[in-house]
Amino acid sequence: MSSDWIESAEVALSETGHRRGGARRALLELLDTQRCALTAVEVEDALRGRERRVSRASVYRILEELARLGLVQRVETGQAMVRYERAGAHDEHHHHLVCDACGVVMPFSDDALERAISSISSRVPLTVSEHEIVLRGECRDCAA
Amino acid sequence: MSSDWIESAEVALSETGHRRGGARRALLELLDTQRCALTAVEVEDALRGRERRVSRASVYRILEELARLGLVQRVETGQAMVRYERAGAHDEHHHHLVCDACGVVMPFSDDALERAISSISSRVPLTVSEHEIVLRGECRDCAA
DNA sequence: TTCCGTGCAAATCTTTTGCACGGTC
DNA sequence: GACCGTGCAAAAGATTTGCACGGAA
Repeated sequence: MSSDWIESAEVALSETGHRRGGARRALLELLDTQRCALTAVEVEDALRGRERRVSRASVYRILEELARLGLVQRVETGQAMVRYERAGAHDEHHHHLVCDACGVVMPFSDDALERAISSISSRVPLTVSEHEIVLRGECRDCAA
Repeated sequence: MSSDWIESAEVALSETGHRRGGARRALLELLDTQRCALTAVEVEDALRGRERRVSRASVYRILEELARLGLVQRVETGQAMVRYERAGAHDEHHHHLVCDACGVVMPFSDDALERAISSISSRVPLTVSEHEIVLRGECRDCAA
């Protein structure tokens, strides 16, 4: 059983001339279950234990291609590694909180923030296709 | 003649037990003149031609220390390299527009956006110390 | 049969670290 | 004189690329 997201990803892939492949399918199934962004290494580790081993090179290649097609979103959390997460429906759109102390990454979303971004997007000298927001600080566990 | 920023940086450095050094001074003078964020390599290149050659290792070490002291801000523009810029007074606070096609980075600022961020910061399970916002898209030159 | 998707290993690029020297305090 | 700041070279870590094979179309 594949979710709507996996299905639409398969359609988008086939429409852009891609053949099917086991590694990419495994990535789609993994990403579909994740709440928040993973690094390439985390993806590799998760797949090793879970569904099917996938080489790191393929993880990077597949994530890059999915990002190019807009199926996953790159997230830069200032931790020296790029993270990737499923690009979901509008109601799943979110941004990230990062704890500088322990590195934990949490999602958040805010309508007023999105309205401000949307308003700005129409006024800058750039055709804005995406935006990324990261708040950094110390999480409750680390502050305790 | 050193600007207010350079002067306050020197004070902060001396208060935290640092001695003076030619490389760091050259970086401060360079960063003070920049409008927007530079990568370590751009800093190195700018210094090579301009004031004084500084080794790349020192560029990284100095930028990292200045960032730790809050004198410069790290900026992640999704271009595989971290950028750094002078952390200025409140009225200089800004964020970044990045063109995915040519890589150009431009600053922008918006009060409504800052208010939204500030409001969010008080409601999330994190003591927020900084935030970073990047809008990506295609700049006018590339769209033309 | 053709060509893409994938694994493996090597390469590349950014950033960090070890060590020695010279300058600051 | 003690110790930090810096350059140089090597190391480390993340990501990309070259190449060959096996599977999808």
